[in-house]
Amino acid sequence: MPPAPLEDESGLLSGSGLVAEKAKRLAKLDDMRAGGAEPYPYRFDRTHTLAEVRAEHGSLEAGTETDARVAVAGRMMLKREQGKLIFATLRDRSDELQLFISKATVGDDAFEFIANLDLGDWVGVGGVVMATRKGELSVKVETLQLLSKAVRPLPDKWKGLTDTDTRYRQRYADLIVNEQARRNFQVRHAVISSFRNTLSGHGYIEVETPVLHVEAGGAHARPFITHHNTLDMNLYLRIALELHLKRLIVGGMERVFEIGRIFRNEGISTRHNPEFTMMESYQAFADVSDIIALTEELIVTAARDALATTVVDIDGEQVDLAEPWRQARMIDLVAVAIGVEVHPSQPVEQLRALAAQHGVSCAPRWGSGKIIEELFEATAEHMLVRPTFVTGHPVETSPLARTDRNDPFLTERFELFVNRRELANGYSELNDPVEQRMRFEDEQAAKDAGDDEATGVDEDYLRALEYGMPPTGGLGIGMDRVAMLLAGAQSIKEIILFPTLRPEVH
RNA sequence: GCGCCUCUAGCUCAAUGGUAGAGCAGUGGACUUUUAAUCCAUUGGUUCAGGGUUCGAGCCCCUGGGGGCGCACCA
Repeated sequence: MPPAPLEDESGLLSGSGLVAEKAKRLAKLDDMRAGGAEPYPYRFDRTHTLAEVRAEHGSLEAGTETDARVAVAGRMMLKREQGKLIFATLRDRSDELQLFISKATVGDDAFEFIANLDLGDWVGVGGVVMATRKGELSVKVETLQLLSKAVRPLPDKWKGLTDTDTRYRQRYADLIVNEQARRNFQVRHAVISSFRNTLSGHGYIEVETPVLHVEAGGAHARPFITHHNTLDMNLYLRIALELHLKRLIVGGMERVFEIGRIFRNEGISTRHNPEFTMMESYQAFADVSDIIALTEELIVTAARDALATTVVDIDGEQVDLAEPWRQARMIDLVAVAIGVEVHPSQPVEQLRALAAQHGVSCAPRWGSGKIIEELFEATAEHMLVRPTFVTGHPVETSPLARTDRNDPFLTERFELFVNRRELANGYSELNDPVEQRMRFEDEQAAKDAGDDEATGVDEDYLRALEYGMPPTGGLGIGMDRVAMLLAGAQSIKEIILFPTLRPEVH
């Protein structure tokens, strides 16, 4: 029995446009149910992914048919009707494969049903593997079952979505039609997986620490504030993982890492999303030099794992990440950039004058170290395209880092820059509770003076340090930015599945 | 927050201030080897919203909204 003609009570079914299109597809569902079929079955047993079919039969000669019976499932992306034959393109996560549907094989009713399917419908198929006369590997369909209906039409089958707003808001649609988006998130997964493997191989264990903090410390950023009802107190969403992980080093866990979401109440740009993913690791008995080596290993290994190459395109330049990465002190980079030696031991007036010469405006409370860092950002940072470890940050801007063993004004710290972007930050950890208290008090003073990104004194963290933290090297890596680098993404929104957007207006 | 750009059919895009169009998708038809199938026919519009100028506004002006880019912010 051919399906009964669709009724058109509202007049919608004769029209076009989204409303009519949805009405037509919903009517097909009603029609199926009226015929006793379930358009949303509970499960489907497949024997092969599409990639597995291709792997087993990819070399099949044109015009041959096997007796290999397979069950595959996926979304129907394209349909080419040719009289008593239909060719359809099926896609699952692994691959795409052609379906070959012959009226003579499936029978008149099933053929009519298949011809009535819409692009975007999920189907489960049973059939045999064959290759068409043109040599296209296909499944010759014997049975076909609708697994779920696409009531809403897919975007343009060839051009996909181009409007970035729609792509980010409707990431589900973006993933259906844009190969590049699917690839970006595979790269992201491979990077995170690779990091876990590398760290595990070095004896690190993965931990989870609180997202809700009483004190938002470990970085210099404005936090999000939330409220706990039962405790009747404000809490902060974490801006870093650092202070809890180092408590675990005090506890003797020796090597820990966490990959977690952190939240900073700052601007949104192609490089910033309010919530993003940070990997932080801490290793007892290590110092900054060990951590620099680890950073390089993590990222180079991730490139191999995600891309099967260490060569990446950075701003149009082919860069082999496997080549050793440059190291340079911040003060030396500034000196080269402005032609004048700088050091945080210099009087603040002198540095203030230099800053003015280079268009850097200084807040009154800034000391020499902070001004040098601002000078670095204004004059040197933009030149760091190839991977560069910038080292020796001033003590003033590094309240959790250990003082350089050879220079009391600098710290044993580095930031990794690639393509002008900061990707990682690490240091020999400050483990002297007395000195840490003084650094915190400096921060508190800045906070009291109106710096809303400064943190206060974390007494519990100081108590932990008083129990004794071994010498420790720590690292933080922005996972989104590593994923951007390896995926070649120009915006952080391209590697965050659901980036922060204003609510949609209707 | 500031500046520049942008918003037209479900999707991708056109349209000197003068009747809003095309391709894809959809609908009807032909076709047993297609590959973004092809061919014939055809439906589909609050031009982001609201004002204004004009005989006449998708287009010009103002206000508002979404988005993009840049700046600022982001140790």
